[in-house]
Amino acid sequence: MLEPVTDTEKTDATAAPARALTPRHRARTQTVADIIRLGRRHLALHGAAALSLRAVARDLGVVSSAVYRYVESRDELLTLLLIDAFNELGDEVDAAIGAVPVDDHAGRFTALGRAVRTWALREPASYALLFGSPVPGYNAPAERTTVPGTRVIVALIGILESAFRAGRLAVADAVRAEIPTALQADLDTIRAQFGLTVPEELAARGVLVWSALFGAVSFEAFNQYGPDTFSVPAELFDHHLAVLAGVAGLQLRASRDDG
Amino acid sequence: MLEPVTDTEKTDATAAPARALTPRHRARTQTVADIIRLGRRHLALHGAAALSLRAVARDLGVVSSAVYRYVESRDELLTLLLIDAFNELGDEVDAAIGAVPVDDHAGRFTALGRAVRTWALREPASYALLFGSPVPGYNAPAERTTVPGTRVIVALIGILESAFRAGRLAVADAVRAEIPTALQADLDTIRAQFGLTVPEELAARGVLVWSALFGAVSFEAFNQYGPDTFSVPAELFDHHLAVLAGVAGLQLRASRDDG
DNA sequence: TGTACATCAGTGAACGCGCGTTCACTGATGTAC
DNA sequence: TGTACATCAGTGAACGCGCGTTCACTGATGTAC
Repeated sequence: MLEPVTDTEKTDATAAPARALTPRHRARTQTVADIIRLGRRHLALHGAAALSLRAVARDLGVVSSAVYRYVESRDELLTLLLIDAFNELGDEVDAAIGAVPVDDHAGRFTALGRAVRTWALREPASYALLFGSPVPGYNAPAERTTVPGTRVIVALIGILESAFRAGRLAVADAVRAEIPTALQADLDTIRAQFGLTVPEELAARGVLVWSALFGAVSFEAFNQYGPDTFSVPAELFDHHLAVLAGVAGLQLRASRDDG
Repeated sequence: MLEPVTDTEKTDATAAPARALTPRHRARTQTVADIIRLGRRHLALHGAAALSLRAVARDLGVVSSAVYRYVESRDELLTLLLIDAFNELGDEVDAAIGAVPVDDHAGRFTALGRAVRTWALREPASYALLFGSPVPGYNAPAERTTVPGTRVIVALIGILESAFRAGRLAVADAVRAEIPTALQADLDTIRAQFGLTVPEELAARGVLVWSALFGAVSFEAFNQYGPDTFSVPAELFDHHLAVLAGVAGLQLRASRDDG
């Protein structure tokens, strides 16, 4: 499925042949993995706009045209890197959430946020590819990137929805904001799409918390704070997460046990 | 001050000679302005990483080497564009704030947020240069970009501080979060630096609101929401702003008039 | 188990392209006397 | 007001570089009989 697609090939993930894999096939799989790995390294060193098939070929120890056996074009390589990065982030977020009890919704939210930040700071170039400036002239193919690209928000929605169903998600009336009609309709569409029972106000706040989380991570990953402003950025981030949990409507578990 | 700097030149903004400007001097000023304008156009069409002196020279109708009369290098051009964009954003934010009465702190906050969003959506490439992925291999010279680069946060701090002094900035005790020691020290440094009287908790929330605001704008400017998810994105954004005003501790003016 | 053919990985040369930057130069503009 | 010299804008050629992509090819691996 990672080869240049021809008419006679199946393109879905189930296309792997039933018979045992040949050495050649295994070598191909390995080479594709190497290309992605080297591509990510190149990304980290020179940025997405400078990502070059020739450079990857050099690192791979192969003539530049050979890479076309594995990757249709430069854009195809970008797509592979995009999907790979989305999935790595998604895996780490899922693992972090999974390590916290299901009923500790605030804890799961914190785990999600920290996992995003940790990954972003470890892989700033990949993070920039996913959440930074769009790469000029490149359009991600939605049919391949949408599922991996929505894993974090889907996980966040899952946490909030299950907190709501457990009666542990609520907004103080005093701070409730108006929701105009068009937004209301959009939120209803989303709620139907995901089978959500959270009311619109909470859904809207979920979107805010989502974008605010990535705003905080982006500011740190993209060096928007000066170099010396925050000596322990993790403390700032954790504070933000705590406030954002409240914004989302999550009731903290450790400090109070009513509810 | 925009020429390649030589040993004998002054480099500060006050270096303009007292005598009347010669036609040649006026032409030079005009050409520098044209270079910045064309550079921004190139930025919008092809992105920062692809910004090219040769392309600017072509648009200017001049041979590529001629541009070196005005700009020391490609990085210097990037710096000029960065400063120009920061100042345009800063001007528009200041104008938007200035159109709202000084004592309407929440209104000023909303005006600031909307101005940032409006500018970002109108100038997505410049926005990406300022707040998106770092340009690989380029380091902005802090001594020239810090002042224009901090205008928005300085404006935001001004609004929050004056709201606090007017007794209209407060956080409900129920949602107060802990502030660990290192963060506390950092916030105290900032407070001293800007002569702020707002307590640490509110200062920390100011930072959160700042990054959340840009997170919301970035999600929209960088197309993180799907193309059809929100039919009237401005409604979503305004809702976010309203919630964020509450997060910052601002009391709304329209709905309630208690002190 | 052996042979004939098909598939595939990788080579090396070539295409046309754009880039940043330097350099010696010409001719116009500005300045000092 | 006029002349001599200095400054400056812009030219055109050249440097060495990297890029994506195509193409005909060689030799190794896999498959059908």
